Amino acid sequence: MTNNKYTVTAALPYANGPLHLGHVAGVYLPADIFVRFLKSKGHDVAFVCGSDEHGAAITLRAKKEGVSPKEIVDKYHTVLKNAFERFDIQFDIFHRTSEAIHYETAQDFFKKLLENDHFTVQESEQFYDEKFEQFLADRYVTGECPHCHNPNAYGDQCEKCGASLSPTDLINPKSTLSGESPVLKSTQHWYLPMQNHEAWLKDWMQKGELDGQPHHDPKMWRNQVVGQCMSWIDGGLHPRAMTRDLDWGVPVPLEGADGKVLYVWLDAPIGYISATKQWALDNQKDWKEYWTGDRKLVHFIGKDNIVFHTIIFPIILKAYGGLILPDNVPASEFLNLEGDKFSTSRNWAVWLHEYLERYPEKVDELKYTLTAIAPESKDAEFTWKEFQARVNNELADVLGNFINRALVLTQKYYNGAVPPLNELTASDKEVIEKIKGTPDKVADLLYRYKIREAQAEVMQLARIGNKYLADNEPWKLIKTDENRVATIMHIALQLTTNLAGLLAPFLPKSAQQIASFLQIDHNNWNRLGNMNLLAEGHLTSKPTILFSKIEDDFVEKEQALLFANKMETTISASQEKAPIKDDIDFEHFTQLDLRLAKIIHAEKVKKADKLLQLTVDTGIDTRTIVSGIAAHYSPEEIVGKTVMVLLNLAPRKIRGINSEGMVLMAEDAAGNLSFMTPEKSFNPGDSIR
RNA sequence: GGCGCGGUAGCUCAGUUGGUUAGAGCGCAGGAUUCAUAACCCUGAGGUCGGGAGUUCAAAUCUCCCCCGCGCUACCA
Repeated sequence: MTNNKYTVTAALPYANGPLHLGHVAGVYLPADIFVRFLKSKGHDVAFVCGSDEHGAAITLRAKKEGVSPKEIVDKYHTVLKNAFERFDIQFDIFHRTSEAIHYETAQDFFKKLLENDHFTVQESEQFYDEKFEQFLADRYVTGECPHCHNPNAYGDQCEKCGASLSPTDLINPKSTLSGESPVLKSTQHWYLPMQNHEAWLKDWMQKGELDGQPHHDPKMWRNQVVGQCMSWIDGGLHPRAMTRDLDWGVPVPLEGADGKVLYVWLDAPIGYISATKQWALDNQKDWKEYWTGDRKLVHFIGKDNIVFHTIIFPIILKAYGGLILPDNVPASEFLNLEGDKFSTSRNWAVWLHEYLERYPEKVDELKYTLTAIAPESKDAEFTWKEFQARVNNELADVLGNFINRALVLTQKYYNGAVPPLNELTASDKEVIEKIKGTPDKVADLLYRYKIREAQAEVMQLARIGNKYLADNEPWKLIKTDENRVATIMHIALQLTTNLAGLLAPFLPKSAQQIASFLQIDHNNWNRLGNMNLLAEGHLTSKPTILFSKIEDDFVEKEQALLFANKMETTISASQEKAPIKDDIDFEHFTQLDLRLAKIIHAEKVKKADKLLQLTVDTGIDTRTIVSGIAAHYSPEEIVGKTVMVLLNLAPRKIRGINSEGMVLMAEDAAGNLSFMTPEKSFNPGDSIR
């Protein structure tokens, strides 16, 4: 392998909440393993991360909790930093985007891009709060969702139906600052015309060429990464606003741009660079060394961040000029939990900091399991049962047991001193070949970001060790052939030593423990594969148990905890009902023509997932109603039902079909729908009042 | 509906320049063993490679159609 230099980044976690196991398995742990490996191999590498501390979600939360945004980010920055430390994720620096050095860096990018003519300025109409005299970020506008009629939808997204919105889509919009209706007012923002960059992005992505020069091997990139990017590029890129009207963030460094900040694209990823700058200052290095020249830039991220790191940030880096572009972006898929997606709002999660509070001594157990099931190429699933199985069957039985028996036998036969290597048998040579071959094999997998497979390959060596002892049975030979036993134990100990080095990137604490049993320094990959890591006569110490077994009640306790959290959240969510609407008089009510109608025909609307086209008998006529219930009812099961309809709703074309009226549904907190059906067998056309 | 990614043993997953009886770990069954955390070691059972059609001497692998999961997107009075 060549001695490449690396700058490795892990996605900046948003300082608005803690981390769960999905984030860890997909991003931080693989990044940490990769970097520990690179360092042990002798590569020059910087590993940077930090908190992403800006954005409207934070200011909004601050407002809700009656504290300053700074207090929110201080709190979560500490939670995140502590969790990483206790989980033994070794960033060279865990920085934060609220630092002055980041402001300077991000503003420098803005100015440079402006100078180099990479922006266009566009005027647009945005909501403005007249009382507070400021433009409102999307999140600062709430109103009724035009789709699901959730009365508390945000201006960028309805959290109930998941629709992405624009503030102007909202029915009856309100400013969250004053509570009053905002007005539309013209504002200007700086846009990055991404469409100008399509040509070089395509070459870069597909051929791995930049400015006509080979840049990286596109075959090394994961399918989903290239696939998603090409899908975006082929769909045509558009200008993206790089600034926002908000008072929490990096100010746009221009006169007359008061109240405007750099948007996340020009803020968060530049945090990688400002973090590098701070680290360089702290360690008497030159930050430019890490962002220019012959060096590989690698971004570890989750799949939700792909286009961000493969299109937008590279455009910014290239537009700035002279900076390196990512050599690879090993984006992970998602991790599920016990049969369901991780969900912050439903509190369906295992939070890293909470796990560490409960089991501070089980760090490597979690690392091992998360790596073993890492969602590298498809979504994966974490269950406590699997955790138990991995720890018990693999860490304890295979790895821990092998280390223990090798060292215990050495204690028994040689008081811990490494015996000499005598004449070799075929079996010995075979094992020695495996020991020699494994480090390169593992290294090759790691260079290709196949971290899960690399860890499995390391475990394979422990299995080989177990087999070697079982096949050669030194406990029998000790009575007849002491020379032979010496050789066997010598080899078993060299294997153990190699194992410590191979494990170091994956299970640093355990590797350190094994090294301390062996009384050696284990952290140099380039020495691995050799049979001379331990000198004859070197004294090893008595081992302790490396991994204790996980009992069934541990699993039951954790599962129960999950379900209890979920239950609690569901209850508190169901208590958060929409407020009662303003009074209306009886006159208004009577204007609604509510009746029973019988569904006599139903079919799916083509090219629409959620729509059913219903033919109903209203008692007066037969009419067509299009209803968004396809996700809840199949056409077959609803024919014949008598349901509640609103007949005099103005007709409207939906997907080209004229819909005359509306079927009324009850909806629960989880969004499940139910027809309103009479409890007695009444007839179509019967009135509702 | 469109685009992207995925669908291989009960479970978690390997497996593309198309080529001998499709692999690993766990789980399961049987055996052997006792140095070791009742661990380890050996053997075995178990697969329509999502379904169908096609190209080919040969398809998990290439083409087309369909089904399912995930993400983005459209539709949602």
